[in-house]
Amino acid sequence: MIIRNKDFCLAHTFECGQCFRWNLQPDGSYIGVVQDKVIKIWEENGAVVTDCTDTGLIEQYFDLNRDYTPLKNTLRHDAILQAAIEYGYGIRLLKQQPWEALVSFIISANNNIPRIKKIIEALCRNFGSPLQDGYYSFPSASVLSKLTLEDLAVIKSGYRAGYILDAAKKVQCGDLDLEAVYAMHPDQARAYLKQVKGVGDKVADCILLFAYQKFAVFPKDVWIKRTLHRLYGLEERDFDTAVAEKFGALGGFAQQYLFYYERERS
DNA sequence: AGCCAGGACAAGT
DNA sequence: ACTTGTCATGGC
Repeated sequence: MIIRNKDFCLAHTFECGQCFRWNLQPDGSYIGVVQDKVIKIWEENGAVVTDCTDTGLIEQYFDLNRDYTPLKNTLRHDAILQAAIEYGYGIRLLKQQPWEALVSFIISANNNIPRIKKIIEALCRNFGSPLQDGYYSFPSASVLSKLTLEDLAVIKSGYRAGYILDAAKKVQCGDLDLEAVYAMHPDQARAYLKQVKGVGDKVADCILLFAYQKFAVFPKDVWIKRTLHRLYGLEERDFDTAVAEKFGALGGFAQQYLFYYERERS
């Protein structure tokens, strides 16, 4: 499958912190797991090419039916974002699986990206289903809900293990309906997700943006807080209103460009 | 060696 | 409602 899209850069999309299961290979390609498929993807002659034959899956996952050019042009009216967009051109917001995003961003709390990736990898290797070439699916809530803290010790997630089990049990028993979140408004959805232990505002917002495509949501982590203060001169109590005024419905895209810009620049 | 990590939580003002 | 200490582990 060949994807011709001028607003699609694999490195920027995979390295901007929204996902944790894509890895750069020695030949320059990326390999990752989406649902039950191991996918290889690379750039060739100015296009993106993948060995995945499920066109619908690729289009949905990489948000290929959205034109990023107009939204970038809108955000460019902000001079700071102009630079951030120029730097992070080709970022696309992936449409990830809610359950995987929930667990992944629980693990992300007070953690660093290399270790987040290792913990998730261990989680999949130990409790997921084997796919091809030694890759594993992301373990289901059903499987994880039957584990104990001792079982989960192998992934070395520290105090987050209890949070993972809480999420799995709530999904398994039906207290947490991840499908229902699609139809919720962001504020309602955020409160709903926060019933899971280990899910606060920031983790919830990442899930809403990276799985549910709630693009107005603007997750505020330590990096973004530094950016908003350093580049925009904002104080924390003014973040929400300022972000809504400046970026509006495109807050999530703005956040991702700014996050990548701030992180790679340091 | 020591600080920090895409924070959340509980306990304390 | 705002501040502070703590949490498990390891990357840098």
